[in-house]
Amino acid sequence: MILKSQVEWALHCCAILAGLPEGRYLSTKALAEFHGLPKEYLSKALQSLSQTGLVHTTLGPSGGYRLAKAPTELTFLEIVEAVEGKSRTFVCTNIRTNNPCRAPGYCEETPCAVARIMWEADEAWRDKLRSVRLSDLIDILSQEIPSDLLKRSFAWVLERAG
Amino acid sequence: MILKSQVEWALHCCAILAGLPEGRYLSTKALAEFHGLPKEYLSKALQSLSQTGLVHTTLGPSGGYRLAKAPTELTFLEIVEAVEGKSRTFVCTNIRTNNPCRAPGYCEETPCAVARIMWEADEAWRDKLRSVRLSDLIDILSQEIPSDLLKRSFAWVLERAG
DNA sequence: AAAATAGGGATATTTGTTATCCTTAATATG
DNA sequence: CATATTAAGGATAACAAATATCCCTATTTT
Repeated sequence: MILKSQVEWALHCCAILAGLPEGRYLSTKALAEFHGLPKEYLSKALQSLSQTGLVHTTLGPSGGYRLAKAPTELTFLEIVEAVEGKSRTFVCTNIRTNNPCRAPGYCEETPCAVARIMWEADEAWRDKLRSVRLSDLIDILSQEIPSDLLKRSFAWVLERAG
Repeated sequence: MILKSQVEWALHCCAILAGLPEGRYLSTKALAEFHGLPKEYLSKALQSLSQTGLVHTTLGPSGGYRLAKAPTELTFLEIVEAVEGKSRTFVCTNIRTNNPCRAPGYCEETPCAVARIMWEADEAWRDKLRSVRLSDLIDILSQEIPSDLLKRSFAWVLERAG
């Protein structure tokens, strides 16, 4: 069970978009080049962000993407779910109904206990991702990345931001 | 990102094995029939449980599986990881190293901040699964399943347990 | 008018999951 | 001792999902 690589891409792209000055946009081309990713396929991940309303887009030269809200209001969970979907990792196929001892018409009211427990674990995962904001990531990166690299990266992005 | 169906199978099988009297074994054939699962493929899941030492096996007629330890000492995490593996759901491909602004020889000491956060969420998922014991599931099932169905199921298993 | 962009459909390619089949070694039972 | 039954595991096939790539369209800036 492995998350799509697009999840990693989307998170890194949002981190870059968070540094974009108000009202400016960054293209798929620039984001793909900066991260060394296949442009066409990265585009699909960005489309997912767009479809869920996490980013705004604009067309034409100087077009591209910008965040639809402040990094303090954007959680990891939103970004992850935009790309990966909202479905649970545990799928209950209700194999308890195959029990040969069951009365033919019998039907349970509650979901299977196994499923409920597994879903609680899923919820714990979600809770953690919901508790982390994009701004938290930006804070960490600002501290960890050498300031000269940070400066050069900002400049690189600004040169290409429409 | 969806867990293998074998995870569901392994959890339900362990629940059945937990009800087995001391020293007796239940075969793949019986477990497959009880849950309505493909015997040969279920066998692979049971082999995973065996390889990680969660169950004991014995050969020959009246052979099969039994739990290697008490249900109070067996966690959901152990069962899930036996089948699904212990690897993280988020794989960091270190795309930060593709940043065109980096100095050629530059190398980070710490794992990527994005990965660290995603791994914390994985850990929250694991923590939850580690906190639930197989005996907790048994307790819930004993309450929820109608006592006559429970009784018939026990009898069905005992008839086939070697 | 021209160039660049996002969006999206169609289609491979690769990998992982699901499943089946068959052989081997071990063991209980008659 | 002979037979039937079992787990273990290797080989392989069918199927689904992830990972791309290509191309066309509508929009927008220059």
